[in-house]
Amino acid sequence: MRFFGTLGDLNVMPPKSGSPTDAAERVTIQDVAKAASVSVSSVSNYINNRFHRLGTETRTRIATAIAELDFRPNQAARQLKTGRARVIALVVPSIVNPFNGQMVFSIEQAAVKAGYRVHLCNTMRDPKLEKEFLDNLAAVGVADLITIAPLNTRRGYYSAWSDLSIVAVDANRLDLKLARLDTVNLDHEAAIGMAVEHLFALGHRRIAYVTDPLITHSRVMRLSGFKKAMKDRELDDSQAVVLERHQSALDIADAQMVEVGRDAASDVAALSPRPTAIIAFNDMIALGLLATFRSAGIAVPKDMSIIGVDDAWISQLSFPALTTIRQPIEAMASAAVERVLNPNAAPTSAGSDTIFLPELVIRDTCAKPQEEASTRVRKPLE
Amino acid sequence: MRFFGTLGDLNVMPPKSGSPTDAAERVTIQDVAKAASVSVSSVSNYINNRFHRLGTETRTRIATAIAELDFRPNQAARQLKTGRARVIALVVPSIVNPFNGQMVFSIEQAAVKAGYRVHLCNTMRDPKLEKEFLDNLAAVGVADLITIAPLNTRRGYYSAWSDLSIVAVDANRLDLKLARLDTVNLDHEAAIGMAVEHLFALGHRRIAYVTDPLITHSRVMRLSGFKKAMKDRELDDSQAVVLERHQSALDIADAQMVEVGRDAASDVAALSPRPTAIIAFNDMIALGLLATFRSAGIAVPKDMSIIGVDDAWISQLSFPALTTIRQPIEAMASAAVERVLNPNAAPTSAGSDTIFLPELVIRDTCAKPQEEASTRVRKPLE
DNA sequence: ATTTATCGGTGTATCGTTTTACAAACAGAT
DNA sequence: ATCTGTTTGTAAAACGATACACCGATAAAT
Repeated sequence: MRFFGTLGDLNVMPPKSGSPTDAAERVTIQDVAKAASVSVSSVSNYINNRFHRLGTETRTRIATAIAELDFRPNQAARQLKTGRARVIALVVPSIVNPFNGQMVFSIEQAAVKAGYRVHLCNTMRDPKLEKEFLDNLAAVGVADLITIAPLNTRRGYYSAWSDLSIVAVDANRLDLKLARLDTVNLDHEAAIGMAVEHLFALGHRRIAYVTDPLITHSRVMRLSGFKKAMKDRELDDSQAVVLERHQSALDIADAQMVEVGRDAASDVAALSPRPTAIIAFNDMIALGLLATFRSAGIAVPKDMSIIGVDDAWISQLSFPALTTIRQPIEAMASAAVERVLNPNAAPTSAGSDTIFLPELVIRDTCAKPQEEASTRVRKPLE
Repeated sequence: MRFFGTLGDLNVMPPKSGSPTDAAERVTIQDVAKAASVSVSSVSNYINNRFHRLGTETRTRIATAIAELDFRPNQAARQLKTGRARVIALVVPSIVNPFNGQMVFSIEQAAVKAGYRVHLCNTMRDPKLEKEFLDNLAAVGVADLITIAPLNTRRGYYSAWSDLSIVAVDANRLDLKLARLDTVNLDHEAAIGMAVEHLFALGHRRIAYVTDPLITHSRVMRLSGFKKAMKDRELDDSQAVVLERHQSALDIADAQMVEVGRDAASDVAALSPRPTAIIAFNDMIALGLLATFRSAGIAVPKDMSIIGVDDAWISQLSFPALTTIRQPIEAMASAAVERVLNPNAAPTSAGSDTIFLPELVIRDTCAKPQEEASTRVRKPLE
């Protein structure tokens, strides 16, 4: 199995004697005050941007002293005193899911821009892991939480941490039953509406929809978006397949996607009449379906059109490249950070909902449906 | 300017009126001491596991008091006092790269098991971002750093933070020129050796190798592994293609992979004689090549075999599913955490190297080469 | 001429722990 | 009885910043 290549000599060194040039001699606010011949209070005011309390003279003196000594305020001390840490806690089922990965990445970038750091927790939707993490937050002085795709069944769950400023991405404010909550969402119904419209315009009339179990806001809304969009066009909306298998596997890493794709494909194949196109809840499922159809000899998009949602970056990598509905991830990430850091800016005390519009990205997995014998009367394309 | 981002002082809001049901009334070590009728020192000894200084009587009293009050020691305070935070800093080019994503995920899991939290920094290989992050570490009391795939050109770079305990994943200890460093690596040469052997056993003799620019330990070693393995079999090792384009794009997210794949494919097509198989530096490149070949009408594996390295989870998702060489990510992650937390355990004062063996994962992108007119004398398969 | 406000600035208690120095209690050894 | 050592415990001084209370000037208002 494995081995430790140790570079030979195994001299067991004594545990690091005294301290040669040891401590980097942390420079404190006191040192700065001394160097600038001002009080520590003034230095404190300076590093907290309370410039209106400083004369220009002292201000520059402090500035140069800080620069010369390369002073950095000790965050632990500030935090102990103020009770707040410049840290955003980030709770996510798993960053291995590429959409979550991109979202976490963008949130981290936005947080850094705001002078914050990010504490990451992959919960795998395990309540114990999540609870432990959240419980620790107060102990380390973190007051800001962003949670991605929380279970919509956890009503009131987060109330236990009521002193947190919480933003939920992909969640319904009412589901979580919090006194105060800000949410950031895609307009999920519109997203699926765009997918339906795209397929409809191509001539498809029998359209299936494949989704993971409805444990998440987006999953619920996209399904309802599908039904609405189909009804609007007087099409049969009954071909919606909810995958009940592989729940946990899906949630964790979307890594079992081959099996999921296989299941989904067989479920779709069982539909009658057979659909000419499939809308997948997200790109991962779409990719799973795509791989499975292709290995079963069903040509995409000739025999079957497929469209996903997310525009995760891997979608470009499939062959044929996946047509999909894009979420504006960076914008959503910035909004989440902005919201969690400025809760006061919300219009009502119950919080706010920020909704983003999706965008159709046409690649190569959707085409006109095959001509085929059909008893149906084709409606003319609009 | 730098470390104190102020987030635009828009929230001039009055400092939160009184305190209605406000503070959750943090319970402190003093409260516990009072409740247990002991001194705070004893409580401190208790929560730091110094049981030899406690009588059994006091010990249980403290235990029940802690449990009843639900006491959690304030981390900011301990950190201020001790100078250490139970946090591991994690520096990674970008978690959007799926291999990095899985590695970060596994490291976070291992860190939590060890009672540590993880501070994430996506550097995008931007020295400014990375420096800022590392500079802040001391300010927040973080002493443990894991860095993934640092540039091998940054000799001595990390010396500026000599008080950190550093572990580098995918790095050469000598490259970094640190007085002390622990590394965790795959046996990269062996990995490519396995790939060559697999293709060789299938009958391939003209094998190309495609890699990103050689700015990383793994990239250097895999290329050298390719040359060695080819020479060992008396094969032509000159068909190694180093992609010099798209450096930054690659490094950040591997998202421009389609273009990279296109470039790589045309470079490979220009090779003469044309190879019958390609080894890719990693799965991302392999997937890019695969998609490009397929859309160009070149059948994989019939006309061209492809093999990658990593076994990133998406590799199962391609069609045909990608044959690859697996890195034991979880084991490597655990080793990195273990090493960074126990630096003393290293055999020498210069640090240690932990090397893991890869594993061949056979899927569907490699086959016997096509029969074709050839002036070469075929060596018989062994 | 007196009051009042604003500006620019300082001293110091305080946040919740850890840690050092020290003390009481009791054991056994002389 | 005294000496020594161990066990179990305590009191109090840090750690490095923040924020409150205060203070002397100068300016504005009455």
